[in-house]
Amino acid sequence: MKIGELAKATDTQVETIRYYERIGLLSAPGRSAANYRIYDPSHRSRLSFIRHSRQLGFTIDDIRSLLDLADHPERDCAEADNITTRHLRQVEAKISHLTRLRDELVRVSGRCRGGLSSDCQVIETLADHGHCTAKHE
Amino acid sequence: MKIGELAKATDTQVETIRYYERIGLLSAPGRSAANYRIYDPSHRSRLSFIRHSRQLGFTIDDIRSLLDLADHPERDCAEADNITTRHLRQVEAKISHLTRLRDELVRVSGRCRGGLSSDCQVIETLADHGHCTAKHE
DNA sequence: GCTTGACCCTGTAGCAGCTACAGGGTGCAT
DNA sequence: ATGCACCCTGTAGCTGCTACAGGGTCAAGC
Repeated sequence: MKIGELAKATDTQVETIRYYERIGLLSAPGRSAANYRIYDPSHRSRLSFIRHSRQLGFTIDDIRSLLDLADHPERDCAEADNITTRHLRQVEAKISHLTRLRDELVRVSGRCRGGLSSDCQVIETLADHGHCTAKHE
Repeated sequence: MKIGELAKATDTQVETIRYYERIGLLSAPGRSAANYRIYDPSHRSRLSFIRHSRQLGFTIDDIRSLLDLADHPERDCAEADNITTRHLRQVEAKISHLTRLRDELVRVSGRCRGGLSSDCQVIETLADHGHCTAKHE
């Protein structure tokens, strides 16, 4: 299949596929006489794997390791679990950070009573960190 | 004060301060005879405002608008509230996205029973989107 | 008076993960 | 023959910094 078909089949942008090839995540396929990339089903499943992993938020580097494991069936599966668990911890950390952020934003935006920006409590709060309940970084 | 002192006072990196000046977020201060940047208290409070807003996750563009409002006390405060509310919605969307991600990751990593990567359910799941409970983008 | 070290300067390149051109070639239908 | 959709390469841009390289300045200590 040509790159556009692969793109449609995997819900990926054409440019993204070429990008994955450039960084060595997806192996270079054969070429047609007109120098068009021609992909086979193995490319398709590999790209699906990559896209799925990206949707789950894995980094490109993580995906490299995961693909490597998938290519070596004799290796220990624990490695895959390590990557997943580490990633899960990071996602959880992000959630808790954003939750604190959200609480602070609710507090800040609740202060707006309309009127002139000279009296704006939102702007006031941003100017003076002392108005905050919690520390946030 | 010199840039290093301002950096310490506002818990900002020196390079970040120069970056803010370069992108026009922080106005260029005067210079000493040796061409050193010399800041006054107004720069300090402006930078505090910026840093505080960044900690709350506002984009540089949002901060530009917020600073603009702070500079024009006769303008309507509603604009500041709009920016804050919009940002709050985005944070909430991010939280719910990450929460769905987390649930899926818990499900995926729970499948690992150790053993060879050829039997790895983690890798299996990544390869086949059909294993997922929910759709995730 | 000379060196050492901490600070300051400019300018540029890098990070992640794409995305968006510009400027060109190919293939098929009308 | 011409139009259009697709393909190619190469490079620059996005966000918000961060990290150099390669140089100047200044005060303290010997």
